[in-house]
Amino acid sequence: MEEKSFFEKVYEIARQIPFGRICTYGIIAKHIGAPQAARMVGWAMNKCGSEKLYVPAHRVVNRKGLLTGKHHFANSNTMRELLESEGIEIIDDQIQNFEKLIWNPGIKDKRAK
DNA sequence: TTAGTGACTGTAG
DNA sequence: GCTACAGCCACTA
Repeated sequence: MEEKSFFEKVYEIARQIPFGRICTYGIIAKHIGAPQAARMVGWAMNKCGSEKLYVPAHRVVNRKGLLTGKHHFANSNTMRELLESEGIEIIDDQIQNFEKLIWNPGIKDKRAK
C-alpha cells in the first residue's frame, strides 16, 4: 500500500497550505491521524530544511500563532519576512489575525471562522 | 541496539 | 487563569 511515512504526510499537507495562509502543527498532526504527535511535525520541518524540499515551514506555527520555529531558519527574521511577503502581519513573533489566517486541510478556501 | 531528544497539544489540578 | 505532566513517531549519537 502507499503508506507514506509520517514525514511524507507532513510535507504533503504543508505544501497544500495556500499563499497567505498558515497552519498549526496540531492541525497537521491531527490530519495525519496523530494529534498528539505534533512534535514530530516540527521535527519534520527541521528535517525538510536539510532535505532541500519545498515545504513552507514558515507557514506552520504553533497553536498560539507564535513563530516558535523561526530559530531553525537561516535567520531568525527569515520566517517573519516570508510571512510578511505573503501579506501576513507579524508583531513580536506573533501572527496578527492568526485565527483568521488558519487553514485546515480539506477546506478549500473558506476562511476559518 | 538502546536511549534521548525534538519547531507541540490536550487534559488535569 | 496558570502550571505541570503525559503522549505521539522518527531520527541521531
